[in-house]
This record gives sequence, structure tokens and C-alpha cells, in this order.
Amino acid sequence: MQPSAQLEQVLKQHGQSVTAARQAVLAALQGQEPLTMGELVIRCNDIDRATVYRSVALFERLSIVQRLQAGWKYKLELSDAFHEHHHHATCLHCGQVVPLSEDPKLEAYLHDLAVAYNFTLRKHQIELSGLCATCQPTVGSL
Amino acid sequence: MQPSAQLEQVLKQHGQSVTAARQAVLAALQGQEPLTMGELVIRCNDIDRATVYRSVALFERLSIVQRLQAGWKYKLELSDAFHEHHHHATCLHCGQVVPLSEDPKLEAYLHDLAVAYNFTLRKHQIELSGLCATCQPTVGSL
DNA sequence: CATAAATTGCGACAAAGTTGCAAAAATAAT
DNA sequence: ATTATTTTTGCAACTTTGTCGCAATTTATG
Repeated sequence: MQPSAQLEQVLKQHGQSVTAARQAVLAALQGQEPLTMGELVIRCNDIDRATVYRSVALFERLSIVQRLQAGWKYKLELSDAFHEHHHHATCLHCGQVVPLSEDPKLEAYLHDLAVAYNFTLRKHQIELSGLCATCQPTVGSL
Repeated sequence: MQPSAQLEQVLKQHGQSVTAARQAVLAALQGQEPLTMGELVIRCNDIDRATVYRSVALFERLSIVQRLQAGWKYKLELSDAFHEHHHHATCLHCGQVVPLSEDPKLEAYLHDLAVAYNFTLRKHQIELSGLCATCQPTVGSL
């Protein structure tokens, strides 16, 4: 299904209106790289900042979008129902975020971990950080 | 070793001064729960906000402190050299952060993953989120 | 204890995020 | 379709969070 059609479906399911602003915010998030809030606001440049914030808040409540810690700043990306589920490796030097492909063994493991702690798991994130192949020669010590 | 003595050691190793402000920031972070920046500033109430920020920035550079995504906000806690290494489960309802005990198998797995992606791994985080045992009965759907 | 170097607090500022409310757009009803 | 109702948007004001330069203070050096 097209992401835009899927958005429409999710919004209607929850009694929320399908609006141009929300479609634009989704479209801006469809690129490969996760975005900071600031970057997202810039890419939605016809839409008021407050509206972008409200859309993101709604999208988070509806699990359309997730927030991840990339180095110092947090970034936003479409969540598992819209993208393939995956994790991230962030380069501490250049800030690039590399998506890691999913591994069922790891997923199963985390599931069991949650059970052991009596937690109803809704979502999870793994964030690796270090130096990417490109930056390794450049940086002596961080 | 006492955390305060360890702080002194790390600071001197990197040619940084040992100051009252930095000791106070460390002390405030020594509780069990990770803190938001705002909470930390409040607990260091004799110390100027700017100084708290500068101390945290320094502590992050020296890997004394790490930042984790807990629900919507980020929180700060002492990093592995000061606490036992561990991961977190955050309750989406009450916001409580439960520390998860370390598992060598998981750690080894993540290490291999980084190698596969040609990444020099400096640190990593696993964040589970869901409902804690206490909140599960309270909340129908989130 | 004196000197040099680094850190702190202050105030002013920039950036990020929130809120109330009237206008506009989306949904529901006729 | 057109109108009525509900929701969302943009705007502007505002709060919170985070940053920066600089003089005063504290820390380290000899």
C-alpha cells in the first residue's frame, strides 16, 4: 500500500481528519534519512511550525512516527508500519545514520527480555554509535 | 572506587579542572533514576544553568554521562564506567525507567553487528518501551 | 603565596516547543 | 450540492531550553 493511502486509513481509523498539512509532513518524512525537528520544519516550508509540531505529536500517538536518539539530537522517522522495521548506527563524527537490517533472532531475544521484566512491549530501539567506515581514518580519538 | 574519586581521575587525565560545580553535577546524577536536563538543573540549584549545561557537555565528551531517549524526552545518566552497564525499559504510561541487567550474549551480538557494518563501536543503547506491570491494568489502549 | 590558565555566573540572546483564538478547511448532514 | 458542525490551521504571543561573550572567581602551576 502507498504510504499516503496508509496514512489516510490510519487517520480515519482514529477519527482524525485527513489534511494537506498532515500529508505534507508524511511526505517530508518519506526520505531515507531520519530528520531532526528543525529539518522537518524546513522541508514543510508552507506549513506553520506549530502545525508541524502538532502533526508529529499526533503521528507519535498513532505510532506513525518514532523518535530516535542519534548522537546528541533526536531525529524522526516513519515507524515500522510505514518503513521496514530496523535499527540504527549513528556516526559520532559525521552524524550520518545508517539503517541496520532486521534480525529475527535479535527481535525474539528482546521480546523475551521484556517478558522477563513483566513488561508489555510496545516498541523498542537499538542505537549503535561509533565511527563509520568513512570517518574512521579522519578521527584520531573522539 | 568512589564515583567522586573516579571523576577526579578522569578529569585530570584529560587536563580538566576538578571544580565544585562538576562534583555537584556528578552527585546529582548519582541517584538511581535517569534525569531530564530540567530536573538536573533543579537539583543543582546553587549552580548556574549555563554551568550545568557546560558540565554535562563535558561529561558527554569524556563519556562520564550518556543521554537516553525515554519516551518523548531525553534523560541523562552516568555511563557504564560509573554505573554498571545496562539497558532500559520505559513505561509509556507512568514514565518510569526500569534498568535491565546486562547480558553478555546480547552485548557480543551487538558487537558483531557493528563489525558487519564496518563500524567502530563506541557505545550502544537498547530502549524498550511499553507498559510496566503496575500500569498494565490501568490502561486499556494507548 | 603569586601567577597563569581555566571555569563560573551573569545577562543577553537564539532556538525549540507550546497555547489561545479567530479564520479556514474537512467531515457530516440535509 | 449546499449548509451546518467539527476539526484543524495559521498567527502571534509566550515559555522553556540551550548558547555565548565577558568580567569576576576559582583552580592549577611553580
